[in-house]
Amino acid sequence: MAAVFRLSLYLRELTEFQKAGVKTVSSLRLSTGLGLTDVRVRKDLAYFGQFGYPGVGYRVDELITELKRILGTDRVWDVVLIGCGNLGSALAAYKGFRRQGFRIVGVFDIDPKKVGRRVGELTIQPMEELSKTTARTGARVGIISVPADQAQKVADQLVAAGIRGILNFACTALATPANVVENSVNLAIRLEQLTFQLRSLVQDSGA
Amino acid sequence: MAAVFRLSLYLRELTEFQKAGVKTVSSLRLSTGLGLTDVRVRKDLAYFGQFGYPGVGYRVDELITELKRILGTDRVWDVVLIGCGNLGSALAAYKGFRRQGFRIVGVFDIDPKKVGRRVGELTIQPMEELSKTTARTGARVGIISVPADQAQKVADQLVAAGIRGILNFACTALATPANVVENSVNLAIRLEQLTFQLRSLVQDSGA
DNA sequence: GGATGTGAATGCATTCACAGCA
DNA sequence: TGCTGTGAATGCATTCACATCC
Repeated sequence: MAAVFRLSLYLRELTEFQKAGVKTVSSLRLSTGLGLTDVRVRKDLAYFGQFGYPGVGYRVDELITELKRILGTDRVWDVVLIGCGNLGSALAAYKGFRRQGFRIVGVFDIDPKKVGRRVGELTIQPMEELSKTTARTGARVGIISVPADQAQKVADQLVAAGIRGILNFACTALATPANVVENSVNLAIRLEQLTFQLRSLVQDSGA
Repeated sequence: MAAVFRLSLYLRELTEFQKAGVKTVSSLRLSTGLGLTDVRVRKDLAYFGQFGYPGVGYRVDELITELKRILGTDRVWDVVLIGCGNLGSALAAYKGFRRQGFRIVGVFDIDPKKVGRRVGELTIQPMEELSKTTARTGARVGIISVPADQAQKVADQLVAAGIRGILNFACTALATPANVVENSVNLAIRLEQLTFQLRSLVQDSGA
């Protein structure tokens, strides 16, 4: 559902309001900073329950709690990360994950030369230890940041190790069982979408 | 439009076919590996023109050329990158961009300690040199990988320097003029969407 | 009055069914 | 027969208009 994505946006915005000491917000106030309409905010929220108070708005603390519960971030999720190249190492160190309740509990690489090296507070493990680590930690989420030609194999290994949600940074589509959730972040494609829009905007080609 | 995103997928898949020496593909064959339907492929392509041959399919080389033209990747786009933390450095070194026709021609950071350090083949420049570099190179695309609280300021500087397309990795919404295209990649949100779906899938919370 | 929540109407994307061409 | 291209039908998301409650 499309609303779920926006729920995350609302949560961010609400956290800002909370920091600023704001106690209640109207749908209008919540929407403007995000470039949305007030109706859309209300429709999105109403879909999941009745959180607002007519004439008053939404209580910030309360709504944050509800949204976290809906999004599943009212608890800490343990995450394993496969592939410690430039991007993988950056993701392992990314503080934004921790801030939203995701804790990376294991980093892995197929390259023996990388095994044993430290990435942040963790030591790179060989792929053979994947199942052991997921079993020990109970991790259910995995991040793939390996080259495209290895991604499917890694995905299979993750699924075999009990991972049920995969965030994929490899530039390829993954085949996964129905009980596994996959979400791809394709960086080059994002730039292509940008240039598509730019073509109809920019006249001078800079040549 | 939603089809544009899939055009990029088709282009990837077609490139694979091309490597394998395949000369023509049907919409069905093009769709299966991507988990789509044949009708969707045909509708998407037909929206931009008549590229197929009834009874035959699509000529791989020809369609690749057309898609690149549509997406604007039939030429090289020069890109500047702002923010050389972990993520920024990884993006600067990311080979996938180069492969799709994006060339990073300048990397910048606000931190004086980072200025002068090398990232791949480039040297980190101070923000003051942004306009000069965009003017010299004709770059029209910028990547923002700075902390959220600095993102808007950087976006303003990019726009002032003539950048017309922004790929934003900061965890915040940007306000940009109408003649500037913005595209946000929010990593933490992607994980949140994953956990939302996982909640209705995973019963044992691993506790 | 000020705000939420929601049925009705609109618009967009996808799927279905099939005409038409090689 | 095999495959593309496309009008018609469906389904989903968004917007509009308004009933309702503090």
